Amino acid sequence: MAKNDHSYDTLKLKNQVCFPLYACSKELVRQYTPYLKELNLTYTQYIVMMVLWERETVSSRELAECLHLDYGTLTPVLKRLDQAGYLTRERAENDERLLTLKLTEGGRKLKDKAAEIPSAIAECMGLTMEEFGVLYTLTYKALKNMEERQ
Amino acid sequence: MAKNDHSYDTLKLKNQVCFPLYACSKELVRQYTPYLKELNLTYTQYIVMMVLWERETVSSRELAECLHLDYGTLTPVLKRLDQAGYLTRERAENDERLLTLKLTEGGRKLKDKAAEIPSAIAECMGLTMEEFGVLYTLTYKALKNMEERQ
DNA sequence: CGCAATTTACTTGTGCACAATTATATTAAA
DNA sequence: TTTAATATAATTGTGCACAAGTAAATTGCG
Repeated sequence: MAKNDHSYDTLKLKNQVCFPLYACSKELVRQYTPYLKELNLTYTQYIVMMVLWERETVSSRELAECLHLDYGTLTPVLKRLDQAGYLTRERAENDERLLTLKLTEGGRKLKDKAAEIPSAIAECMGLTMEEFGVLYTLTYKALKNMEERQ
Repeated sequence: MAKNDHSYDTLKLKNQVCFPLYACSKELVRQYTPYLKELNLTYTQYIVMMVLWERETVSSRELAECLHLDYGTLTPVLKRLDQAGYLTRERAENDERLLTLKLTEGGRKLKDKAAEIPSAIAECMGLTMEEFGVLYTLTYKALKNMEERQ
């Protein structure tokens, strides 16, 4: 055997933190699905709407940055949300490159319907308040560390 | 306003644990990409190979279960790994429905090349050993709780 | 036994997700 | 001011990811 046993142990699925993180993230999106279906949204569309519910207006570039999504993903998502009547896409007057997104009345109405979702999802996960806090802190810490490597 | 301020606060991106989990998972897969490119694997293909490196043989059904993937995802992934020569797909003799996957010599060779990946990724995340442990425990706990709701 | 229910896997369709490329507008530098 | 560099966004191509529907083998019940 070329390597010692220890170096292979790290390749076992049960010794990897990456896998439960990946699986948990997918499972979470799956739990959202039935709730979001009532709003005719996917999870990705939902997080875009969350930004707009909070800010009313946002540039495409800022959105891409805060959601960690590139334009290859964002462009078609924004097109669908525009077609659904939840937001508008306009070019900035002073700079034709910039795309400005604005919440519409239709999009604003969704916010009421969505208000009960976070607590429902939290219940699905079944963690204590303290555990949620720890999970939040650690995922953001790892995210920040990985960002800095780009 | 139909709802009180508090119920809307939960809809803010920065108050959601789901979002950093989702973003962290994607960022992790992105960090894997350059390492896995040298092995000609995607992340999903990599976790399939991890199971085979550990077990040599596994049924398609068991694989789907332990990776939390359905056949719609798994079938094409397994086809590509078969074409790449990393595994074989055979029907079980006693039950023609069952698909048995077996690691090939070519697939086994990849294991050596992959041995250094876990520590490289761990370094990217920049967490302490203790933090890794906590993250592992919490994500598996949430995963288990969500599974039980199906 | 004969047939309904179940299990396993595949197929189809939709929507991310991202790398790589392209297009256009703006800014900066020579 | 012309041109090179940069910034913003769209496009293209590949590969997940999953719901819904289909197909075939097996099991179990009458």
